[in-house]
Amino acid sequence: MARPFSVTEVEAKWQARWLDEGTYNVDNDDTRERFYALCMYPYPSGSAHQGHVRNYTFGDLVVRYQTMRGKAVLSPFGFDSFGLPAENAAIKAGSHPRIFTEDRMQELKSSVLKLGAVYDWRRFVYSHDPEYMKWAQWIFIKFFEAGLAYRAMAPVNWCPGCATVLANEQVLGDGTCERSGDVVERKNLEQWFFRITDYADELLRDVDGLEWPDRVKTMQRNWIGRSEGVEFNLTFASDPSKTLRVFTTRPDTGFGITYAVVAPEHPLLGILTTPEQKASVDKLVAEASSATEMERTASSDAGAGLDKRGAFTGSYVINPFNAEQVPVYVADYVLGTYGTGAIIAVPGEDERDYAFAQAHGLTVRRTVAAPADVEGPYSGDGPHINSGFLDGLSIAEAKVQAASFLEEKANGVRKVNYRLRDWLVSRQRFWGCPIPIIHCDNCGLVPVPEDQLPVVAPDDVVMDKSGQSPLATHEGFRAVACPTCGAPARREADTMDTFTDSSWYFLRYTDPFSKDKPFDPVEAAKWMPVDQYIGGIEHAILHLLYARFYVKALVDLKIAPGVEREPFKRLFTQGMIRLDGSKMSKSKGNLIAPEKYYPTVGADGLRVFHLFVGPPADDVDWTDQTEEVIDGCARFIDRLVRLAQGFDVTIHEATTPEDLAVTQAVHRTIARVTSDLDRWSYNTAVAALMELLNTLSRQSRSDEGISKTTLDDALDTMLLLLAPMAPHISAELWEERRPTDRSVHQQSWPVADPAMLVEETITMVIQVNGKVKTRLEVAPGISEEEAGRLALSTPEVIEALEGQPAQRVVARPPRLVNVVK
RNA sequence: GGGGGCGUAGCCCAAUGGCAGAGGCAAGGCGCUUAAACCGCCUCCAGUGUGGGUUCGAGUCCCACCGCCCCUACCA
Repeated sequence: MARPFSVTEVEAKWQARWLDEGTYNVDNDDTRERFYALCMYPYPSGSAHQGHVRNYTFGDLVVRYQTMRGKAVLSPFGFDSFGLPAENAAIKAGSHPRIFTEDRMQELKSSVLKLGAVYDWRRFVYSHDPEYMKWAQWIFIKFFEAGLAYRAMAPVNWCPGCATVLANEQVLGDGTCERSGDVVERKNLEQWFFRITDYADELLRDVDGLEWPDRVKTMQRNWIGRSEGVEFNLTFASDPSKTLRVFTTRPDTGFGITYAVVAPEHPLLGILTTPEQKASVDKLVAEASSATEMERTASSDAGAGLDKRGAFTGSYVINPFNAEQVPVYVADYVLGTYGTGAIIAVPGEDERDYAFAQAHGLTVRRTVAAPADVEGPYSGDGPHINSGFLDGLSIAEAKVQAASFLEEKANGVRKVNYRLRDWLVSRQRFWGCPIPIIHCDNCGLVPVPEDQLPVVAPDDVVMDKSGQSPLATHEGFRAVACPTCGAPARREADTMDTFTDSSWYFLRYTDPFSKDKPFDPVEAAKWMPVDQYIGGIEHAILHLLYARFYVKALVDLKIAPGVEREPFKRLFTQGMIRLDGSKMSKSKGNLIAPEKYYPTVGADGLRVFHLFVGPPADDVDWTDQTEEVIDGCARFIDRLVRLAQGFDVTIHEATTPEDLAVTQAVHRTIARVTSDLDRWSYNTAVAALMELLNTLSRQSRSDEGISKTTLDDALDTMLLLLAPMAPHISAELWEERRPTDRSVHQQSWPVADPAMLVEETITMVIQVNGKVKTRLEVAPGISEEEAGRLALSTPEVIEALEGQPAQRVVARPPRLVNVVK
């Protein structure tokens, strides 16, 4: 489309100026009120896609808007530059992941610059920068020394394609790897963990105080999964000296226990299993341990509907409530990693137990009276039955009694369990931050001394397809003298989960200049917490949870004393871009590259589109009409340009009532746009500016015209309001109009004059029974009585009342009166 | 199975319990033009997924259902 100005020239000019002048650099001794705006740490995936554009458009708007509001705004940028895609690509291409990664960092950085997004580039941080790695490793060592990092054998998810261990959350619902799509297997390996469960309670509690979308808060709570219950012993029927420890949240259903179940990996399984049952138990265990997530979930939808596979162990335990002997089963629906790895089964009240009981012909006994129409398990409330001393009690009452009973009789203890597990942080990969630990036969696990940090992976590695991490087999890297005793020792070959890098980068941004510490806690405390964090919903659980944990741990370890314990005060999650119903993403190959728009509609046009297309939190459907909408946004800019350049404008001398109306519209727009930007209603903010431009343009082109002052003031205000949205053209037009003045971006945000917001008369709607009958022009300050009186005196109301007195008059002056007949 | 979101004009979306239309796209007409594009002006188009409820008043709040989307999933 033909544009009335050179888009590429204007945009390049201003981008260069912001970069060269460091317009958005902010110093730590700045005395203005502080504001920390941050978009989530991006993985360098190459040139930006529309999701990035959307993200950085919102982020940049916040930065520029808050700057105009007089704040010292911290706007940093960096890259989450470690990670599997680079490593896989390097293996494929036979090159080094660094080369691949840095190319893509350049690309994404240049895309972001072309969008006109502004940052303090002096604070640039990237994960594979040795300076950053040094402190990442230093923090790891502090965690290790504090007992927050530990090693343990763990049944882990093994992806054969990636030849690495995956975190649970990297395994998709269908049991495949989120990266490679391979079917994930289970293996027992020694791994590094962070003790995030120490913070489970605080992580859960603090969710309440966050200004985050409710659904993200709910997701965090569900992920942590707190449940209160009782842990107690079941005595072996064959040997009263042996017990099986179980956990339940429903001790009140104890009289309904008809069997018990242990997980396939339960340590007592061996002694529980009788010789006659050994074959079938072994078979079940073998199936369960080789079972992939895929096989476990493939048979049906999920949850209680799954096949309840299991085997009788041959042993019995005694139900402490009624002294009955009940059989012990092994089944893979009981998890070894949760609770005690063993449960009581109450098929009358639990869906999963019920399904298992049905499948294995076990007794079902209700302990809570269920409504007549309930046939299967009933988990609702009701009086207890068949339950001895609990009969007649509600669930809540019975829980208390039963827990006390178990405390007395069965070594019971009230306990809180969490679904949250410790964070498995080791990865058998090359392209990550090496774990700074040395394995010494004499001294055990020895941290790498601080003066030898960072541990950097050697460059002379062979990136081949063997699946082995190049670090594991690199003798030059692994062979090292023990820092404590000097004996030959081995360096740890695992690297850290990249979620560790994104768990403290925002702290480094506050003070990336420190050479002798990860960041200055005083500077960090001044900037933190992040005032506005912006990112995708896909990070709603893990990244946010891990970062919250890191900050709490760093504060407790006195590395970040004085820093707020919650890092992200306000979170905004943007909607995703979808094409033909599915998410627009590189992996799906359905990208619409932003690059094609820069020479035509420009970054400004594309930004206005992303702001205008719909509520920022909603998904965007990229349809056949989208191109036309984008053109429409560029057209809006063009109309403004032509008006600013005086095209087709008629100027008159005196100030007329029409001029006043225009000025009032300008001030109403200031109020609207300001409140819209504050509440993330960017689509309506753009609409308000379009509306103002329509008003202004119509008046300027009309025969009577507009006064120069009115037009100038209106245009100046428009440019100020538009500056955070379309920063290039706003700056350019501002400069054309006020060449000696400071840039529009260094101006103060306009404030609406209250006098200009007052309307002389207001249209008051007169309703009868909620139906509009007529409208009156009234003074804004009209009283309730006066409004009601006026309404009752209108011919329309008199006619509608048909001579009857009004039953009621609801007056809401000055907007509305409703007469109830 | 659990949790959350969304259904308003041909389409994208506004309306913060008070006149259903702010803005845009598309369509049609007129003007400008040798002509077209651009540009300008004008017009057309819904009673808010369905059924109840609360209220003087419901697109908005509550309940149920229908449709679509997202997250989560054997956590005892």
